[in-house]
Amino acid sequence: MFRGTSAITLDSKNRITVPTKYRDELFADCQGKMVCTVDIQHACLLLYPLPEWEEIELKLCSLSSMNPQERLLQQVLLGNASDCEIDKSGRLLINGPLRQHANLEKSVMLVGQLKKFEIWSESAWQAQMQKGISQIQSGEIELTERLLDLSL
Amino acid sequence: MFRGTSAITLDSKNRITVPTKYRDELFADCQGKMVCTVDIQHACLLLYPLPEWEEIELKLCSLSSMNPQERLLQQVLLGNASDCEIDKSGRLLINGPLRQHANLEKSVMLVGQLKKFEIWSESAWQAQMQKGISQIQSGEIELTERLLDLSL
DNA sequence: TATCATTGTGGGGATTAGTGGGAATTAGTG
DNA sequence: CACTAATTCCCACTAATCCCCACAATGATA
Repeated sequence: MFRGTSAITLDSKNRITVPTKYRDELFADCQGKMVCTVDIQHACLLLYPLPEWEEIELKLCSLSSMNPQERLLQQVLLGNASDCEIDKSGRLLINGPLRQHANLEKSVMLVGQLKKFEIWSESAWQAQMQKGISQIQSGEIELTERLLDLSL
Repeated sequence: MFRGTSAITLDSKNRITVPTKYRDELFADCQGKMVCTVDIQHACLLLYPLPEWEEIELKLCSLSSMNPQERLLQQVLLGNASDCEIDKSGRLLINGPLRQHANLEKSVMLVGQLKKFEIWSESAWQAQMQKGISQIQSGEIELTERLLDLSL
């Protein structure tokens, strides 16, 4: 399970360094084989260990290609999915279309979200956190049963 | 179970010393492995022994990432969650984003709250206590059934 | 009041992690 | 098959982290 945010840089060769604290787990999960695709709600990317991604692929596969909305989802997610393997110095390459989708510049945030990571530009991530905290504090969040069950 | 407030300092290397009275229990619970994240209602931090945190993570995991509000909560809580291990001299490191969220300066309060700790800047903690006591005394607190059941 | 033990604080120095970029290798293109 | 571009490997530099020891403050003991 991945958690926490790491500030990292996208270097001139469009690589990011995976923080060492995750490397052992990633190697055990998937020998460093990962899949990166776009997020459909935000300008960020999603990075999955290959086995996790394959489960998602199965679900996508079962959607109907006759239903325009479901087909669109397949196109966006699968079409952007890119195999990324962690290289021998613990870095992985982010290709052009993905970088563009998330507006990645030099400063990037790698955010652990349990079974996957999110990759944000630093500024977009800051904005997202601001928004999150203020929405929660102002009570704009509708408390579903699931949320009420959370005791922190 | 943790209780009581300790005044401690955040040193120049952004470490806080865990008071010795908690160390044995913490070592028994989690070998000093802890997780620190932001509180979503106040400018303070929450510090959990790893096993406690993992229970919360399980609940967060079951939220839907397609529901924007639930996802936002995941992002805020998980994204800020940082593994902190108590080092050999009984200290733990508080990273930048967390320090910022709680406005931590040199004087810090570590507040035992049963299964977790809260970490406050000294001034914010004083203010919170003031506010708490006066609200309760002036009867601004709505007495829910659960509260009425409390006999002190 | 002197002595000792314990706890919290500060900081030097070794170690490790992250970054940048040269050079070798591979893949794509005509 | 050669040329160019992209990717990967590798090494060097810098910055952050961790380990360790020393000192100061406190409180207990004689």
